[in-house]
Amino acid sequence: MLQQTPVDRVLPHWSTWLARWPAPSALAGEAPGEAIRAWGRLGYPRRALRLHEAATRIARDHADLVPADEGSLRALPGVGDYTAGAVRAFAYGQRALALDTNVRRVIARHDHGLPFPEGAVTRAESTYADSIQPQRTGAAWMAAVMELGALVCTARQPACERCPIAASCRWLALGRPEGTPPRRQARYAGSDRQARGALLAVLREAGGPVSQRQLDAAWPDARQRARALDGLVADGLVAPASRGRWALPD
DNA sequence: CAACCGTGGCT
DNA sequence: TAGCCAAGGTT
Repeated sequence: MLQQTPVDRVLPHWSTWLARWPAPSALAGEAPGEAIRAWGRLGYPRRALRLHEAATRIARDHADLVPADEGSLRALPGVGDYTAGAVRAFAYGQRALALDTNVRRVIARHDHGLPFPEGAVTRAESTYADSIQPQRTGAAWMAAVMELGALVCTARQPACERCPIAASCRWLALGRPEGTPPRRQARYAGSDRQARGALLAVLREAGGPVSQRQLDAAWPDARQRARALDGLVADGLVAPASRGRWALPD
């Protein structure tokens, strides 16, 4: 849930979700469509599908316990470098690297004097971050750096005046240089992503299968609508139902 | 590696 | 207001 989504927006969904599905097997016992529906408007609904699939595999292959080792975690759908590290560190207290956007920003500024991290995470960046993480820290260092990035060394208005490591920060010493931002996000208004969201919202809020006409009403442009629906079906987020209708997957 | 994949709050 | 940005992953 936390992937590319602010913590404050996740928390209520997280509470509701765990109350309903306290164990992986509980989630695995329901249709993936139920996970997509419960996901609501959190965004990136493929995460709901992957979480359902991950829960299914954890229930089946890991005795209903989220694995604690890197390889097993990375083998789960939707679990990449960051999530595997976050689970190892924050759920199991291991010394693991969870190189999220907050941690990357803190290191870019404090260690390299850069206003923000460059595009994608490189091997060199991971290697460096691992090299500065204390050996006998458990998860404490990781938690501290991430919180520092999330609460103090923020992207827009960093609070350097109350930063505990301001004295050694290269970026601050350089006068907080601006620099050109890396990649810009694609425009959302009128995008295929917005079209997909509109279609999926109809399916989510409907009790069962919906007609083509109901989908047609959700997005004006027919070409784009068809492309969005194709994509949703290809992703497994939507499935054809009987009598030419559409539904969330069973 | 770049592009794609949602949504909403904040400036 | 239009753009920025958020505990990323997959292709």
